[in-house]
Amino acid sequence: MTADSPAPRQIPEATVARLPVYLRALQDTAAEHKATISSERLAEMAGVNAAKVRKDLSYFGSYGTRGVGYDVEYLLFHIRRELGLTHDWPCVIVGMGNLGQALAKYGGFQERGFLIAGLVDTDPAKVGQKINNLTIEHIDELPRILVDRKVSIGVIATPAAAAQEVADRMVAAGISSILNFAPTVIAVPDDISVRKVDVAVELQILSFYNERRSSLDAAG
Amino acid sequence: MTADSPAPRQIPEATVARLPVYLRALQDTAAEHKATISSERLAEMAGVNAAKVRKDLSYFGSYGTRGVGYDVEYLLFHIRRELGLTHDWPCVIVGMGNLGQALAKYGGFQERGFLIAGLVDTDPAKVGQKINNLTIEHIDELPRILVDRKVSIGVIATPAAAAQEVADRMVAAGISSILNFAPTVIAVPDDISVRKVDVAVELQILSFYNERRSSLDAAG
DNA sequence: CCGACTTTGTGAATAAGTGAACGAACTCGG
DNA sequence: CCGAGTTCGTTCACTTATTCACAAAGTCGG
Repeated sequence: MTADSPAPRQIPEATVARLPVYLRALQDTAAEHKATISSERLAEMAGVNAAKVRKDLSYFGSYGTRGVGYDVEYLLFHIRRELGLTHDWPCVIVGMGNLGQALAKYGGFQERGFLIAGLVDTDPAKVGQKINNLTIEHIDELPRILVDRKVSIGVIATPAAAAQEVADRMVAAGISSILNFAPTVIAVPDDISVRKVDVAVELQILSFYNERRSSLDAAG
Repeated sequence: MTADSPAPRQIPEATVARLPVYLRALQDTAAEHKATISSERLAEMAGVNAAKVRKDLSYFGSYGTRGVGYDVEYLLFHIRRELGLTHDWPCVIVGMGNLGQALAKYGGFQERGFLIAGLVDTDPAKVGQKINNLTIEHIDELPRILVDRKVSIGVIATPAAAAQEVADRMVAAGISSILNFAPTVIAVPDDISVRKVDVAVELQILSFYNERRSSLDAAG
């Protein structure tokens, strides 16, 4: 058992979701050649409360110095380590429509350690085409691609109708995480992490608050 | 004052964020010509707990029938109304790089009532180009575009460095909601709604859990 | 009309997340 | 070395969100 580990270290989900934001803020700070940063300033850059920053960081240990703040480089190192960004993560993108192509062309992934290791589609017309030095392969190759290229993150950029089947094939091939851009909820086993990005959902949430505001204005 | 309104009707944020997911599930259900749906089934489709579905829906009134479930069309109507989807929402996209272009070409917006009413960039080389019948305009035109075309939602698809300035200009021009794709946190007045979509952040969150899993496997 | 069954709506318990507040630990000028 | 000032780490009260559990309200076959 792992009963008497050094510390419990169960990190709250909300904290995990903020780490990448802190990371970005710290990178900007490092770029300005500042050696230390206060929780106050980091909070401002990340758009959150200072106490929250301190609490979030404290889950990983005491990396700050009272009266001084946090050493930027030291903190960068630890957050990168916690996020598993000390090595590259090969990804495969399934679905080479508008979105899939845009993702494949977008340089921001590689920069941040997410190496696009494969592009996949079902359409025979697309298979064989090249995007950024990568050749689009048929989805039947998925198992081989995952194993050979040590891919652990799968990106679904297909239409909604195809998403579940793609997810199933990814799971069968041994993926461990999925980023789902298809506008539908996919079901996967408990031990697979899934995150969803859905632009229409975000717009509809904005629409809700917009609508509320308008009717309040009208009533008030 | 609005002290004695019919009901409090302060909808929890978490509930609002789920409404679009229910909406999508209900649309699929309607497409299968099913007249009613149980909270159980809707929960399954939306990937949540059935009690949560019922509580979420109950904030808007009692739209279900015990022993039967929810009338699909009736519920669709009410959710659409709550989300403000009874009319179109003109949007403007600022930043015509890879992502901005992909968004402009993507048909999913229009389908869902988010009409792309303007495309904007700073680059003189891009201004004047056409994408899907829309001509890219210069960002200085933003105030005119917003007013003339009744735009209330602004989409930021610029690099991080430009995002805050674009947000400021949108706010100055009277935008009420912003969807931010730039990988940075933007500051806006309290009465402006902002949502953020950041692919790299999502990947880093997946990376965190992947890393955890690996080290647990190694240790266990 | 009745009794078995289904499914909602909601009160109450639990869990998760937030933020104010403050003691502890550090720096720095003199 | 000391006292003033800064900033972290953490406790505690509070808010928000989730889930359970069950009475109430409906259906349906006979």
